Amino acid sequence: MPYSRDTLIALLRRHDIVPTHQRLEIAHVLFGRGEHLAADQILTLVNQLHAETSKATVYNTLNLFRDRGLIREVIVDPKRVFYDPNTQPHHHLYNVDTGEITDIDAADLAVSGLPDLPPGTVTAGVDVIVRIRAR
Amino acid sequence: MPYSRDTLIALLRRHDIVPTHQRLEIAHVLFGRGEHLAADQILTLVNQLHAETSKATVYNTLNLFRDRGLIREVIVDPKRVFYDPNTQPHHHLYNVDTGEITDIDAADLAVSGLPDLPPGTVTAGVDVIVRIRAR
DNA sequence: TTGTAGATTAGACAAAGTCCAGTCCTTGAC
DNA sequence: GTCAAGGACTGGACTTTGTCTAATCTACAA
Repeated sequence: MPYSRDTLIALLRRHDIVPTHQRLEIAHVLFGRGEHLAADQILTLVNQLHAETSKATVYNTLNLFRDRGLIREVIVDPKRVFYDPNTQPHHHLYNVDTGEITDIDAADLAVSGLPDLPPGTVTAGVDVIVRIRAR
Repeated sequence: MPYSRDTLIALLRRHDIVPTHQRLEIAHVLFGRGEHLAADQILTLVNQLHAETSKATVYNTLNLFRDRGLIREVIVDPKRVFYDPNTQPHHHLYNVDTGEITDIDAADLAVSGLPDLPPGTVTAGVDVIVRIRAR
């Protein structure tokens, strides 16, 4: 278990986030599982033992974590955003039948031939999504 | 103007779609402009002269066109789906500040190192999204 | 102890999209 | 051209995801 309570507190502090109880619970779910989770799944998981975190806080916290670079949004399903605790450069395999999301290491997958960007713009990120389905 | 009424009728028929008035209007907006449009933009455009197409029909039709391979969904903005009349293999440049979407020809941009797929699955598509923002 | 800035909350709200049951239209047979 | 029938269209209710607001709570420095 790589994420003790103290590790999580340090992680939040390093990103200038006050480590409140709710934020630690949410971080615990995200980093403890290392999975791609949607907001409502996080809300459910966090309140599994004791209902102590509201929907608004889950959304506030996820947006905060994302703005501070702690987690990343994964936009593959028009119905909901998934949050990815892995902020290393990587891409995604998305099973459109099951909704399952798997990481693809950026070292394995290369993208070449990126176009010239319009003047005054810079790259914010390159996302590759490999959509797969049952044969 | 590459898409006359008859061309559009032929296009729909070729995809086994009965060419109704509403479907032709929607196809006209999509293929005539060649832009990436969201459902509510299409609804507005289609009803600009005469209000004769309902929201339900726009959604039904877009889903039908997508299922029949006439258009493609572009999932880059968690708020709404964009529809792309270009079904040739290509990728997208997405300006997160303006919401503007631009095509990148698949011949220019190459992806190498695709991972092995889980058994029993096949690739449904590879989407590359280059997110850009104002400097 | 207390003031205050920031965090949390319930619940109202908004927007995108789906569903339903009734009505209308297109087409193929004649 | 007429007509029947299956498919298409519609308004409006509904669902879901996410945001907002105003009130309350909490932690901590002084």
